[in-house]
Amino acid sequence: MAHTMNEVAKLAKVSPATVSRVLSKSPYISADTANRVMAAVEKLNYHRNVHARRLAIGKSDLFGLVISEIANPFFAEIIRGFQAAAWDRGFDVLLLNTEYDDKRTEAVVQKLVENSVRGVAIITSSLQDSVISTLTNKGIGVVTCNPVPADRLVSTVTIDYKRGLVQAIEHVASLGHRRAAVIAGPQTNRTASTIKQALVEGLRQRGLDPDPVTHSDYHFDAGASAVQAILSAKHAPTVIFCGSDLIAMGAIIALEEAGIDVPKDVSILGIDDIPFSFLVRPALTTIRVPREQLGETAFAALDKMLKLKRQRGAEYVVETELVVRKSTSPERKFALRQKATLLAQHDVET
Amino acid sequence: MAHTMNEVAKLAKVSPATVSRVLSKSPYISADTANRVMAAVEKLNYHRNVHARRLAIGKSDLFGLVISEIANPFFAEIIRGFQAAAWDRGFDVLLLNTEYDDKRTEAVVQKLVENSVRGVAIITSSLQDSVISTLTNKGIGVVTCNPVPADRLVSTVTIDYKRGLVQAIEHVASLGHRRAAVIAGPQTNRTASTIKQALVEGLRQRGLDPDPVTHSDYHFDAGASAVQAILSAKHAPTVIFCGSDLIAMGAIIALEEAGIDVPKDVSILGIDDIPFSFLVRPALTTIRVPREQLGETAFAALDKMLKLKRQRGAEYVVETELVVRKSTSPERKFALRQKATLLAQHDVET
DNA sequence: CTGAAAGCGCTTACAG
DNA sequence: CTGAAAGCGCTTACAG
Repeated sequence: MAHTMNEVAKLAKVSPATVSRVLSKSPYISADTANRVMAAVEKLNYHRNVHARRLAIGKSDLFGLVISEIANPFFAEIIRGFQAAAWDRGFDVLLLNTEYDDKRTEAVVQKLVENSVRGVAIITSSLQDSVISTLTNKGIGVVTCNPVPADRLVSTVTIDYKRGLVQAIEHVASLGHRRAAVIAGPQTNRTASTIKQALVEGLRQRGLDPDPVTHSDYHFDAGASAVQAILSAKHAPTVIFCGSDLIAMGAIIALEEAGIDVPKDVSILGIDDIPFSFLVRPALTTIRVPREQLGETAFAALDKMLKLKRQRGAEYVVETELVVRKSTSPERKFALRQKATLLAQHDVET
Repeated sequence: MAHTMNEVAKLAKVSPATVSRVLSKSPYISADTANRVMAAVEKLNYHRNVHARRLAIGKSDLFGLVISEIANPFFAEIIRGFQAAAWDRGFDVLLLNTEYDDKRTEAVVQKLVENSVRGVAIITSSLQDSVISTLTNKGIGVVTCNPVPADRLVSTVTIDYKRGLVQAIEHVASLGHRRAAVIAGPQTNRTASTIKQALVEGLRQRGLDPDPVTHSDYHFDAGASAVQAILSAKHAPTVIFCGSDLIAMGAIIALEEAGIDVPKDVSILGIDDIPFSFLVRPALTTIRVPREQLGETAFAALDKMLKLKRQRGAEYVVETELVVRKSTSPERKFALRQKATLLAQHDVET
């Protein structure tokens, strides 16, 4: 169906080798020949077959990106950053998601190898660390967000939550809060544990020993039910640190439905700064994870490592940051409301 | 670096052809041979090179999916549905996003052809209808969400907004609203225009002639600023239909900041039911677009069409539906609040 | 600056 | 049930 290089060659009256050279922008091609070839290419609307190309080249122009859930907004900007960086350098991205399914996870590794990707960024802990050596043994570069030591063909890019957490604790302490609680992410999750520890320690050092410290999964409902435990505690906290924005939103809504005023009675902090979290009301103060930058850094790490003679990996870190958001104050709202009501009445009368 | 079929053949003491047959699950292979081959495959941890495979087969096992923005949550579930359907049938997905950039859009078409995808779903209007023939001329099946006539190798899957809009209008009318306004999506957008027209007509028929009818782009800020125009109108509306959930959220927040009580003073309706829209407070009533289903349907349409002898396309429609969400009533909130306050005081005293 | 030829790693009629 | 051989559409030393 589609045209081949041979047809282009015939039309341009050159050899296929020459067509290939023109298309690959090789130097040492006379302008005249190049023009003839390009004319033929355009006339036939010819496109090279990448499969043949990749086979001949011996390696592909593909990089893999492995995430867990495609529909999780946490990953959207990571994909975007990674992909943009790859495209910029003329590479394509093979996006693979495990959906936390074992069969799929296996298939993901297979696809990475089959497609002879040059490198892969693994931004999920649903791939065991053991697959790393499976990949590097085949010469595939790996960058992972898991805390493994850098090695030949292995780099890491991790998220440093400390900075954002410290800022958050300072912020809360300076606001005069005295009683804190924590709703951490799932107990089985490495990142969630790290964050929980850092939070508990940090708060303690500031004299804000958190209580209770509960767990939940990363989802909305869990945030809501964790709030129940907190509400029934002896001393109600005035601030609740949540392990993710979704947990925080669940908590906010559960609190409001219980008649607790957020942030007047209790303040809520999230983590992630997920898309649209700025739309949440009452406003959600959160710790921003620079996801697009994470994606870009992951690609840059791969690209750089693969160009090294020894292909030695390196360790990269992206920093988090507190984002303080304030709702309009109730007083101001009330004043505005009066005015609006007057206006509305006026409307009706005219 | 990676092993080849030849090495496997040697190890298993068979010909490469036999290895290929075993791996492709061809019948007519003795169990004994198959076992020897599989043992060799496992021993070497061998994976076929897909590029060689695709070249030999003459077609790829790839389907394209073209969207505009990877970070737009509207697309996340579409991707998910499409991808799941493709994986189920053993196909891979090449995800391409235009990001509304002309150069990228051009590159997208090129990549589709280069990769000799079997078919492509175009779920964005940033690709001109003219590229459809470019693709079908190369034997690539196309399914688009644009309202083009079905043809050889061309199917459509469109979103029927009518049903959801009619339900929404009924709902609003039955609630006794008398004055409506509309903040439609961008004037240049085909879908937005269709929706606007349907809304205006539908409301008129119900005696709810909307006024004003304004435009905005699909983003949050636009929703907020559009509200200004509405607030300064002579007769304030009691219900505002928004062209998307994001517009609606912008409107809600702008209204609240202006001291207008949503939904007491004015009700807001969105469209899309984007992820997490159920978390918005005050609760957002919206029209659900079945995005995951849209993705699945798009793939199924391609798959079916390509299996037809004549490869004639068909037209598919997915239906929208009103989703009514209610905030906790202010009265109930107040009652709960009293109770919580009492509890809190009790805490402090103990 | 250009061409003839080998080779990339598979698949699949064709023959047996 | 299995093998030898041709071919998929490119690229790239090698030679000129």
